[in-house]
Amino acid sequence: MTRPAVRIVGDSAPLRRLSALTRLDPTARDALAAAIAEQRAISAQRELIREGAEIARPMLLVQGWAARARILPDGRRQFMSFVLPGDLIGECRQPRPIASSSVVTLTDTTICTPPPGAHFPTLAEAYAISGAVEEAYLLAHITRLGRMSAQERIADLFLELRERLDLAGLTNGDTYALPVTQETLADALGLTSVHVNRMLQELRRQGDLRWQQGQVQLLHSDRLADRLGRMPVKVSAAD
Amino acid sequence: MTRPAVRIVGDSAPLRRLSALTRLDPTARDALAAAIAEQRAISAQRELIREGAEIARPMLLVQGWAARARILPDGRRQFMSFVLPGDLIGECRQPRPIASSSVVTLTDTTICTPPPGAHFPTLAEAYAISGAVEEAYLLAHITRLGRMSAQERIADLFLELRERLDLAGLTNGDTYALPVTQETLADALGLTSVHVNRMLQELRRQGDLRWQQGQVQLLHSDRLADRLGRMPVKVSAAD
DNA sequence: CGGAAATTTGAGACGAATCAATAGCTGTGG
DNA sequence: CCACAGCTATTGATTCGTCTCAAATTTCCG
Repeated sequence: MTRPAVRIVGDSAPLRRLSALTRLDPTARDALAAAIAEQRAISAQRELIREGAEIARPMLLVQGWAARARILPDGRRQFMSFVLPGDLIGECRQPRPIASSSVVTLTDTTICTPPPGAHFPTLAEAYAISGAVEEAYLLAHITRLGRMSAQERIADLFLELRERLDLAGLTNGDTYALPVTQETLADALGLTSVHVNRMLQELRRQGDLRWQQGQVQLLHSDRLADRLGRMPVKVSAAD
Repeated sequence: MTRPAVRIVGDSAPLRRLSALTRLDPTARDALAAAIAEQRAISAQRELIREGAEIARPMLLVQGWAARARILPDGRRQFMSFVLPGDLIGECRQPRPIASSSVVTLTDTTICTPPPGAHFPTLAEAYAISGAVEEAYLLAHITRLGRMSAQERIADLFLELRERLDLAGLTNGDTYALPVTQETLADALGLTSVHVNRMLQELRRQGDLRWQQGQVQLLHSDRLADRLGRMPVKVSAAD
């Protein structure tokens, strides 16, 4: 008896990511796989969660990209973080949580409902670690926006995305798919799309970066990481 | 038998803040009061937690101000958030947590060890809500840094501080103590101290702000909040 | 193939940084 | 009580990075 053919290419992103965060027991893995099997499609530019509304139930992003966003009264937009495959949305400890930001899909996506942590202890731990990792990335984003130049912000974000996508099994060496527009990057990095464009060109000219057909390649990621003081995010000594 | 005289002036900041976040039962309040009674003094400019180190045990800030900080290789500094009386430091769900940022005292402070949430369910809930509130403020900070002008950043931060200090009973109407230098504000807001100084003057000239003898007064906070699209932070529908 | 979206380019304006100097304040020791 | 050191706040002149506005070009997609 062989496993189904589809499994040969590897587990889905959420399964890879959450097992990488902590060791999942077989029960948890099965529950997770079952939940993922129930995934449903959501098209791009949909609002998954509205800021200020009560979060009905948490979600788990299976495929595609989303972002946490806030809009100012005059229309300025800020993306606070990218939500990548395997990331949880609205997983909270407290009862009846209110969303502190909107979450919008950036691409066509599929999502599912994560198995309740209360029933699967190792999953609960994975959710906890996932939350801590997410907070670490928020801190990194604050440092980017507060103290880095435009070019550094882009390089630093690209390094972060590589690190995160790698955990979900979505990189190929130093190359990964970046399915967003320069305008979206600008709204994440606190810049204008015009300036993002110019700085991307400079990074390419310097030989640090390639970005063709939606695939990003980081040429000297070690050197970049050094210069920016980036350390791989680690939130638990138990790993 | 009357309560000790010192209680007449009101509860300590942590007690006020955590009871405001959720209803604490008497057992929890007593445990918290006992913990606070054990507070110890820490002078200014001390590192309470070092980034990358394992967090031995959580702390609760009783008096004074601290900040979460990150330093870039070339010395640029970013404060990611201010830690105010009643705020928790290093309260995490996962075992053996690694600090994702340093925490440094900005003033002389006193801290204590919070009672373990596992023993006091209502305290556990307060910690959970506190964590969610903290994340909401991180998101607000990202928006400030990414999409607001220098003047807006200052005004928005001052409004946030008022909101947070108010919860801990540390405001007096629209006035509160702000025990930090302009340099510190600059490192929080991603600006230089020179520019912070100029923008503060402009806010004063416009009649939006007073800041004398360490006391900040916000003159038109409603108008400011409107302009900046600020909403009071709320993370649970159960309040 | 056509039209919309995304990227690229250019010129000029503006906000914030930088560099440097001065003034005020606070505590300290002679 | 004054002199001094060391912060902190303030001011000025200039530079630099990023934004703004506008237009052209390329890419994507139906």
